[in-house]
Amino acid sequence: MLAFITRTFVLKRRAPCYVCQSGITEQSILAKAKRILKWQRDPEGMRLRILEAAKQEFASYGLAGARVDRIAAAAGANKRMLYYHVGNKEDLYLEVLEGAYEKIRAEERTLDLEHLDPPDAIARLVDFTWNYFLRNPEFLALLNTENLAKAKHLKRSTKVKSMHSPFVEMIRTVVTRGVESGDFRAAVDPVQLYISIAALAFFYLSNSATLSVIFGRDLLKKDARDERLEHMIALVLAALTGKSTAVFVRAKMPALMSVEHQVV
Amino acid sequence: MLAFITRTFVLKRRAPCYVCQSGITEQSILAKAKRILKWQRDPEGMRLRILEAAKQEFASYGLAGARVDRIAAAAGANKRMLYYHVGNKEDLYLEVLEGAYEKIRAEERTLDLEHLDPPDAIARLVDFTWNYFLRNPEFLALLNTENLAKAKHLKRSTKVKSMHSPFVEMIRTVVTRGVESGDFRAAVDPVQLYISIAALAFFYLSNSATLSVIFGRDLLKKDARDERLEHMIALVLAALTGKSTAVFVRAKMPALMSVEHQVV
DNA sequence: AAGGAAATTAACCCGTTGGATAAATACTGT
DNA sequence: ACAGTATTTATCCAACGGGTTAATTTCCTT
Repeated sequence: MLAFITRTFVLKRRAPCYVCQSGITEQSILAKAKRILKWQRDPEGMRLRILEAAKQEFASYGLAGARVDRIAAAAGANKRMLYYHVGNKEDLYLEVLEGAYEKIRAEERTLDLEHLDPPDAIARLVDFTWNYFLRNPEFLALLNTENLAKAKHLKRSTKVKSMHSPFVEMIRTVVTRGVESGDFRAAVDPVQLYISIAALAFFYLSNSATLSVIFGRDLLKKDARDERLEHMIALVLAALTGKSTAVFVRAKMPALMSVEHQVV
Repeated sequence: MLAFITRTFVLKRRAPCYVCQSGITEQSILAKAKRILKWQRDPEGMRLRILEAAKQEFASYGLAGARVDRIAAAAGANKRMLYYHVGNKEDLYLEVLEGAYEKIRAEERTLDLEHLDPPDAIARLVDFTWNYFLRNPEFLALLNTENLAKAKHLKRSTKVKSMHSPFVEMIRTVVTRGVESGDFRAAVDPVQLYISIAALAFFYLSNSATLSVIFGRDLLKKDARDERLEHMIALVLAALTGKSTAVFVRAKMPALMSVEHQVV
């Protein structure tokens, strides 16, 4: 059945056929097929499929490398639909980027670190950040793409600028609580601290391809990932509390409790 | 004089003129002009100019966004020369990438951390890494580009794979010395440690554009850069030695001695 | 049931871009 | 001085890729 649809599809197009090249998913074929037999409208769904497809495409190839035709094909849509529903390539890209920021900040808000012991709160933040990056590799790629463009699009965005300060404040309160309770040796700039936490996870994952080649070991296999998480938590907590933990004391330790599956 | 040469040049070309668009430097114009009056061969020089121009181009726009014409123009060369001297776009890119790795590993070799106190050695390594990234922003961009391609090109490269293990060993000896001398509390995996050090610097600089927008402060101004270097050194040393330093004790401290101008 | 608006499709347009060709010019050894 | 080779130039082109135009189909309202 699927084969039949695909064939009908492909044959229907002129050469050279963009669809054949890539970007087509079983999902999108079925979605499109359903709408072809007796096609029905679905503006919201279409819009969502386009944005999702665009996210994958931009994350895989960057802004310049992304192909509008592939996005359309992967969304089970016609190229014209992109322009109808969203706008040109850059508008589409910006919308994807804004969505990505919204998503991570939204999940962070559910962490509520306020009710945890300061060291636990920090450990949880590191753990969350790590697993979020691991679960959403496109996010990393999108940020890199935007930085290559020197944040040109982000600067234009009105949505994005306001949504980050609450998060910084959340960290700031954790730090001051930690200092007051004596858990932390001294106050750190929360922005500086968050950048460091993000850095430790981001760089490792975003650059895992080249690092794996250079150092001759697979940095993404299960063991390596677990080890990295331990290392990061130990590094940050040791610096904050002055007490030695985990990796800095012994070579291995059992896996930490992870929020990987707790946060949706 | 320069104006005259430029004009002559531009007029000589057909429309649309690639040269006008961008990528042309005073240097390249003069280099080319000299060779035009009575042009002379300079294969090595040409090759170098092409590679340098390509590095800037790939760093600015990524692999897909880079334009062969702009590279040629910036090198004061004809587009045909790229193919004659190097090969196609991807070959050119790989050569640039290999050159970038060679350069940083070569500078790292001059650090000779062996003769320093372990904590000083680590501080110096952080300081060097930070300033190298600061001085060579193209390096960061190239790595990001290569990671977007999942290290496809690097894997093909024979040169690059061998050149990194000496560096890891250098770090390993520093760590073991530190543990033996009692300066460090426990042994750390040198690869893990290096990735963390690189991460702290790399992420901050590579993502400075988006981070500056998000947090509403210019992360690249002098004060911010100094503060970041202090923070990184303090973070790493505190974790290794267990003693509090710098940022974790007081809000500000005078700038550390920097190797910025020592290493060529 | 019918008219109009919203959504979707097919087909085309045209500047760009990586790459190719062949001719011209400078250098090298003999 | 001359033949042969290395380097450089001018010109061209086929494929690509973002974007557009116009026609077609479904849905909503009355």
